[in-house]
Amino acid sequence: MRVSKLFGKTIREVPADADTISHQLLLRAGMISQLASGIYSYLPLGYRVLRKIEGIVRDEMNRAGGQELHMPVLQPLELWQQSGRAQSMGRVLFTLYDRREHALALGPTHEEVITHLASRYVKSYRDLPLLLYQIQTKFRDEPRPRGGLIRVREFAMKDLYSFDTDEAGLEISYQKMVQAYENIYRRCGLPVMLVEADSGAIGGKDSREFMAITESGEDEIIYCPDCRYAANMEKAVAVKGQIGGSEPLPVVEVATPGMGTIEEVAGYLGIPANRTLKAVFYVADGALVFAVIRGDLTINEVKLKNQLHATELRMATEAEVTGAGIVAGAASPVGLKGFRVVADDSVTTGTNFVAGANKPDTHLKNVNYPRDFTADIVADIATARAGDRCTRCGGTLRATRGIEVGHVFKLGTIYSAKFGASFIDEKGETRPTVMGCYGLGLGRLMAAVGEYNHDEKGIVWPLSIAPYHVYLCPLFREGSRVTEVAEKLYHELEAGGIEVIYDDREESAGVKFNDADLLGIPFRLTVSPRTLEKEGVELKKRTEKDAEIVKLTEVVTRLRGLISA
RNA sequence: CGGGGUGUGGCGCAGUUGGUUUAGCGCGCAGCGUUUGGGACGCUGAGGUCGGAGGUUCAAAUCCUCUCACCCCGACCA
Repeated sequence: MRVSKLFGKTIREVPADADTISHQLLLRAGMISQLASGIYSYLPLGYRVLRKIEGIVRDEMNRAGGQELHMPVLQPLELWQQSGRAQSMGRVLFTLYDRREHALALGPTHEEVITHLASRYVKSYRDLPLLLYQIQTKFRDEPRPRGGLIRVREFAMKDLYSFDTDEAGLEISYQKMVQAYENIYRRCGLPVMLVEADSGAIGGKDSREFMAITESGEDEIIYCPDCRYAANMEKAVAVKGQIGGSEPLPVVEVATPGMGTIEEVAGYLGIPANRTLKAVFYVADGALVFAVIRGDLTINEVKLKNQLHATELRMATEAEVTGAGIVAGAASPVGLKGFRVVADDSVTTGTNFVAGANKPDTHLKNVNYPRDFTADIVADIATARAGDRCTRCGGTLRATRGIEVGHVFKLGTIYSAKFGASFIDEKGETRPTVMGCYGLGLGRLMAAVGEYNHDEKGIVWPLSIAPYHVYLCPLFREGSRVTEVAEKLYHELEAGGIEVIYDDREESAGVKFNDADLLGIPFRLTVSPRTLEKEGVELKKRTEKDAEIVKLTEVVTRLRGLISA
């Protein structure tokens, strides 16, 4: 490819709208172009990177035994109503109407379609196990697209679905996918952390995410450096400890004038926050819910939502709280009636807490569970924090941020049961297939590589996914043989199977070098009068500062060696 | 959806406080010439409904109202 003919231009200045590194660099390199919020074009260079990633993904899926197919983007909305996700996905689902006023959805994922498909063709245990996948465009009307390619509304995703006869089979398929994913990230030069993830209210047993660790990541991860426990913040657990071992004392009312928050009450009474109980109000699917947790902890809304099996959860408004007869600032689980109470298990592992009295400026001392109050649900609904103890080994947990670049998920029979995807086993019994699903966003992976692998000059693409292997850079000089030699070399390199981008522009050295760096091409070849004195070209790696002179006659062989290594 | 911010040639910005003359600057783009090892220089030139609609006024990029788009922070996901 000649730079003079390449569609897309590099730009010097950072576009004002981009503040994520990968976004800035991809834009500057002329690899992507935004059309609307969360909707991008891939220009030729960017598309080459995307397709190389796609190639690696396809290769690993095939190696793992996957069969590639292609499902429709356009899907009857009924299918989504049948699974119940028309509701639970909410407005993320793009919907439209055909000329007969028939509702259709643009596929955000394909569990419904694939299960429907499997129900037609899988009939016997002899048809299983089965790994089916596709690489295809998904549509999700995200509430907030962000970070360039990191979170978009239209994107290429590889989604694989596994079908097995039983849990043991699913485990094998699942492990195959975990292994395949690890291969993919390694081949793309991206280190990842496999973390436990929330599987949502819909169920499913085991859900893990592959996280690329970077500051610009959207997710917070809690991990233990000692035992390698790692989990998404929304799922992470930590030791809460036993508070107070004393015998329960009788409840006493105390005046707490003007004290509303936990800090104020604890400070006023001269006790630590972990000797108090905190009450928080939520509205879950329209119903008021009362959540209680030890004062020093905070509620994890994802955990709470799962405990309630709610599809929508939000904090209650002040009006809703007072309307229910609750005194804000002195809310109490004691004597509470009329709504569901969810208590964090921390309230059961302590005695003589201070809680609200549900009277203005008044709190209760020596509140004990279950003597003074009970809950409909007692479970872990607390947020784990860095510095907490690990529940597995007692080590100290740490926090970091990451980009979710893949998700593997044991679905079980949720979909197969709903869509009648069953088979007849060896004994002649009909059973639903046991499913798993495995998603990987291609553009997101591309962005994550950029976040991880760049310097002040540009993204440093690993050879495996770089748009071209070699940047051929003649330094123009009238009357010299630079151009002649470069043209010849260009053809020789191409003939030798090397992907080369040839900067045939009459630009100054600085411009060309900076563009070579910005595009992140792994090898740069410079041809100039200086190198021709030695009948050679200069070879420089993008990752290294120093260069070497290679004889003209040896360049192609040398590069082939480097590229196949 | 809540909170914050920005819309002025392809890109980055100034001009808006305090109304009015041909709306500027840098980069990029086109032409000519001089240059050529880390973003060269000179001259010439093209390119703008000032996001949109309505209003106030002798006069609006600038003031008022409405609206749209995009970005960032939060609740969701590959």
